[in-house]
Amino acid sequence: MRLTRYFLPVLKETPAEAQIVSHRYMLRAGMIKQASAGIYSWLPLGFKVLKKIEDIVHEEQIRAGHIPMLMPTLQSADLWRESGRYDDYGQEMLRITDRHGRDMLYGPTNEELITDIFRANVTSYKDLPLTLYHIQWKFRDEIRPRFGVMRGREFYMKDGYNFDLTKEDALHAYNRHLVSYLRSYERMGLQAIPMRADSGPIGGDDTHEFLVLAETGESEVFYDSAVTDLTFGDREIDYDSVEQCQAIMEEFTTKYARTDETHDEAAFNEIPEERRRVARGIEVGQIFYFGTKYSEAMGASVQDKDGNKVPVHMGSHGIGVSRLLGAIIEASHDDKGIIWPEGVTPFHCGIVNLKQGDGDTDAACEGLYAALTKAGLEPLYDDRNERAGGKFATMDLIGLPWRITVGPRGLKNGVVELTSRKTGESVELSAEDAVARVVEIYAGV
RNA sequence: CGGGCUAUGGCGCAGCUUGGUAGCGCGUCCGUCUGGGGGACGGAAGGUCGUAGGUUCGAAUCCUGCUAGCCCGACCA
Repeated sequence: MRLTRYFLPVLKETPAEAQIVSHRYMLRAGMIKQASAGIYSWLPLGFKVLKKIEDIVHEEQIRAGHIPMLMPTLQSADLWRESGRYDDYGQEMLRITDRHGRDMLYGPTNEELITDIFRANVTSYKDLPLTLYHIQWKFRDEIRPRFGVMRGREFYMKDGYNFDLTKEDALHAYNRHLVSYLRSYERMGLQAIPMRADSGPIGGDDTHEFLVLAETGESEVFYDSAVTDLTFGDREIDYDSVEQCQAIMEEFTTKYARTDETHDEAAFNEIPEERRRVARGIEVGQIFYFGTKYSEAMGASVQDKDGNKVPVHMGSHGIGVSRLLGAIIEASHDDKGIIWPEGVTPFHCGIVNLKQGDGDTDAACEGLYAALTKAGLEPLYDDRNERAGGKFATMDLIGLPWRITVGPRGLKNGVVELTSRKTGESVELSAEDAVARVVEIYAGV
């Protein structure tokens, strides 16, 4: 993309409404614009990152054997009366009346809808196990939205639901989700620690929240510092293997890591003192096993081998897709702007032309642009007639991980400059080598 | 929902106390000079001062209602 043809309304000054760094940078980098309290338009740059995150979530869910679908944002209140949650949810649920006077609601979650689909179409144990998920906009009418997309009222979320014949099968589904979530976050450049949590209004027995450590986190967290040494890496995983998923779940959840809701001071104090950590975290996902709570209330059952009608065991699992943008920025930025991890960056590489209109530099930039594009990468070429300072400041703000700087001075010696946004380190090399280097970097992402 | 605050051009702000017909910086547009970290000079466009009403010869400014937004708390992914 050429910057002169793109829509990137960056701001030099910080809008007054933004308090935390991710919100400030998202506004300044032209990623979002507030439409009303807690509701945002996603401008092209923000939309691009949102889609990258969504793509990773989809890929990892499909890899784990889960099936994508899409349910509506507006739901009938009747289903929620059936589950008993229409009254439980309170003011946080946005209630709407249609022209016929029917009670509707903008869904804050989808347990009722998915259970309705399930019970209408699944009747036999042979159809199990089944895990369906979707990524859709949700709405929770927060009393006080704040922190930009981190705590908006409208938010984009992956939510999935597993249906299993037995508790054992359902726990395997739970473990699959834990593993697939670990992989997803790691691809986004995040360390999200699974912590034993409280099940809240969804209810249930087992639940883990995934938290990204950040000073601006909403939750106080207590953990054994050994958990931050764990990484999933590129290990092979067979999602059909109950033992393997179980082993990974245990590996990542045995060491002490809890939010303040479930914190146990005595257990915490058993950790060697030098490994005890108290910090803050941003919740970016949660998985639940809740047994037959919804299936019993809503009649979601199947016939087992003996012809008996039994309620299915269920779980649900969510990833806050839109919230993740905020979390990633909170975890990865400096005083100049965002630093995107390579897995979610809106463009792979920036190209800065230091002397727009100069025949040689223009030609060199065009060459780089064409070569990177041909290699399957998406460069952002700053071809504006701006001075160097302005171009650098924009690139730093929007946080592309790599920048190729092209100027007459370097070209005289046959080199361009490749700079890491994260470390600030630059190397001079030929244009061909710069392209090769960037291609190599992204080959592993 | 309790407490506090704000609303003036795309963004950040001043002007309000003491009413007299709106200003600054950034950004935008045009031109010239520039050209490796938000450059300089010259010109220009852009505002029913959130909204409704009141006081007054006259309201951005004083008074009242309403709306929207922000902060702290409680709540929440």
